Amino acid sequence: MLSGKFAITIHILTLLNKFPNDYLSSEYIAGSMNLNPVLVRKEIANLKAHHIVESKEGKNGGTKLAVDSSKLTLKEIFEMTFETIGLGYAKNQPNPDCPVGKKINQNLDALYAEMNQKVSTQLEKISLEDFSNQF
Amino acid sequence: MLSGKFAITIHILTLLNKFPNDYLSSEYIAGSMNLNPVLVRKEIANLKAHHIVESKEGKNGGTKLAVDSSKLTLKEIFEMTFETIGLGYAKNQPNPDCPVGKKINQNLDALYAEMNQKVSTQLEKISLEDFSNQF
DNA sequence: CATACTGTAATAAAATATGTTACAAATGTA
DNA sequence: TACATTTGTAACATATTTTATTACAGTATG
Repeated sequence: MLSGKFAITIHILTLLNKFPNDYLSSEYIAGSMNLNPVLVRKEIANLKAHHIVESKEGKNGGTKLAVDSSKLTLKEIFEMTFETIGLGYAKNQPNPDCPVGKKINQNLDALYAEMNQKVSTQLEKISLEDFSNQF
Repeated sequence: MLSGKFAITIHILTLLNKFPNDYLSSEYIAGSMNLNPVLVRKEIANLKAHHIVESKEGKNGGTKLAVDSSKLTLKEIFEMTFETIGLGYAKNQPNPDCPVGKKINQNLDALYAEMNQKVSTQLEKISLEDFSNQF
């Protein structure tokens, strides 16, 4: 399922990478993205669970990169944000008495799996540092 | 933007390919997918606009493939359903005073364009006939 | 001990996707 | 001709998902 999670997460990480010595507050990050700070904190919670960032509570607290940005790839970010590439499914359970209906989702799954593989292969070649250097 | 359009469309086309000599009704197709016939007709309208199918109104009417299924690729279906691969954008306009905010969408666009290219290259290798033969 | 943060839950609002109803127009057939 | 069946399409309704807001307990700093 698609959403802005990947985009938000990569934006956060790019900012953190630009200020590697500071703890940035969610308020500050949200300001750069024009987004609600709570949403930023939610994505940061996810990054923390994956040990990509560390954060400090309390006054002057905030978040900071905890890994080497040249070693973190966009593929990992993609996976951490639970994203997958796909072109959807007919939402309803297709008719199991129809030979097409019975196997359609299975065949779409296989197709989407191949697509994910291709995309992953490509995202794996790009590090956070690479991405960040474009700015 | 993602939705089930691609999945619905490919299901319709697979069915039409299985019965190349019949005009299938939207009611029948919808039955195989367990979906509302109006939604099927909407996707068919799109297929008609691209001259992939032809349909006949009135009694005993329905829809029928109008192209050679060995020549129609999944890439074309992908493009006809207006789908693109992407990992989203932070929905709000990012802050233009921030060097990251100012360029983030542009850089994401470039990344997604590459991803689309990879996926298209792969989908181009698969014809409707190939897909249909899996059933 | 006041202040400025994080963390998180609960709720609300907005956007998007899906489903339904309705009906005019077309076409085959009794 | 009259009837039944089907497409085409618009208008509306519902459901689902995303995004935003509010609220507040807990934690560190000075």
